[in-house]
Amino acid sequence: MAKKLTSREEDYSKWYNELVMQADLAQHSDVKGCMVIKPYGYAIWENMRDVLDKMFKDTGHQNAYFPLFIPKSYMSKEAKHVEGFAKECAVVTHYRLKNDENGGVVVDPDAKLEEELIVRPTSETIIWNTYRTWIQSYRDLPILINQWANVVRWEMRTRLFLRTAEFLWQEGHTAHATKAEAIEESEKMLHVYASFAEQWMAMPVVRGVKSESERFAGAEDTYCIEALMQDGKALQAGTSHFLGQNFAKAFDVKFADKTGKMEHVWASSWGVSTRLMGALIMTHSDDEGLVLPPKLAPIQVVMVPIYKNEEQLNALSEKMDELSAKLSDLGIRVKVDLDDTKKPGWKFAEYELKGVPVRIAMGPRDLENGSIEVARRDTKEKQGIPLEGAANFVADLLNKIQENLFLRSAAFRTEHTTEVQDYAEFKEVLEAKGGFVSAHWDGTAETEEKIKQETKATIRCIPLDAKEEEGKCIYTGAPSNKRVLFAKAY
RNA sequence: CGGGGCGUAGCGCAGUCCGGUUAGCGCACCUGGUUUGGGACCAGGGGGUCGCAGGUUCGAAUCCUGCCGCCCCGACCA
Repeated sequence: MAKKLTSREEDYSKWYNELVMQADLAQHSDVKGCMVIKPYGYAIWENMRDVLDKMFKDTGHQNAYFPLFIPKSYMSKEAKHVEGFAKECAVVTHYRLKNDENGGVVVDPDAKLEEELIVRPTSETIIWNTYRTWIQSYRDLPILINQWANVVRWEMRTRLFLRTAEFLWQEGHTAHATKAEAIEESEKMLHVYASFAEQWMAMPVVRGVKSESERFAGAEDTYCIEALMQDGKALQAGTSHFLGQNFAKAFDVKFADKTGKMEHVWASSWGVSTRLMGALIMTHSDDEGLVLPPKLAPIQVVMVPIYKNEEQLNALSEKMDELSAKLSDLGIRVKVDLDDTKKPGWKFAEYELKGVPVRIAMGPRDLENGSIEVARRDTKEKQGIPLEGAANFVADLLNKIQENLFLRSAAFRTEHTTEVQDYAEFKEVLEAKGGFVSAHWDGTAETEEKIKQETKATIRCIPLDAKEEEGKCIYTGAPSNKRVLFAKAY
């Protein structure tokens, strides 16, 4: 019986949900809005995490860990911050249960907390409250810290990986002596995210800055990377914030500069989450299942034997182990699937569903000819090649697949990025084609809001590389000097 | 919070309108055998508080009342 996915064309949203569950990446948990990340999904996340962690360390950051719980009062110290997060905070009010007469448990009313604790939706407040005790002098700066953690945002509507009530992420929190340095840091990390997305996830992104209304609660500027999904909707894949002195002022974090003058510290924060999993899935996958870029695939090459009897299996197994060892020596993650309870056809379909980039099949014919069959997941092409030299061929093929996935999604994005001159055209493109729509905007939140109300499209970002260009706002006709990117977004 | 849908075996579902033997099907699972170049086949087998609580009835998965939970679409958001 074939597991058949709903096609993307038929129902993109359904396709995504089925894919996540059938490829064994995650499932809904018993708790509303929360997911269980299954081993195969978690393995992909671990790969992402490891690469990012190294990139952070290579740029001078260290890991640390701060509490899950934040005293309620901290949340209100930065006005915009509380406004942004208050509506989605989980609150801990008690610290103990007790048995009730029916054999169950109830919250012990005597165990009420003096001050409620917020389950962190992000850690700026608790971290800045801590930084106060770390920083006295310019000599204590900069502080370049990253934390891997889970956070909770009580979203009304959730989707596996894209928006869950609890999610895994990393959050960098840095403290600097000067404004320029803090800005430089937030821009630097944006570029770290962008190169991760492009070089590892094979996902092209637009680097930009958010408009005021899309800005992080408490930031002076929010930089972001925006990716385009196959259904023409944009996905914010990572953000990096220049926080100015907002949190330093809210938590009274000052340092003595070289002249002995006390000054508030400048800050940045930046994060990516398990949402990147959603981005990865939606960027490359097809109606047959997941398509993973080789650099992040838990299994890069799978080998499937085809045999009629035990002698054949033994002979194949020997050859496959040899090839497997050669591939491992080249640093390739390879699996030899000798499971006798599943037929080759089943395995082919299964590994396609799971997005394994390269499949090698080897049967009696190959034993005779000294050959193997190599199939690539991205194009579904199959070819026979000599066993001799196969390891290098496969290593090379993995690179080609990685490159092809990037080029393919880059071409899709180019195809789905449209410059428009007026509002009629804007609406038409949005409706008929979707994708990024590049248009002039008068720079006001009112216009942005009206366009959002009328079309559901928001300003994804003002691209960092937007060229100076005289134009008129598509909505109000007011002068504008650069184009911004609009899209319907996740 | 508005609209829709669903809750029956590990998963996916039928049965509910119109109450009536022992609650059924597909996949998965177990045993044996034949198979293996694109999701094999045959035979046998195990597995159920029908979401929860009340009620009506000789009898409830099915009717009534209340509750709970989840999913999808929208508003909100990374």
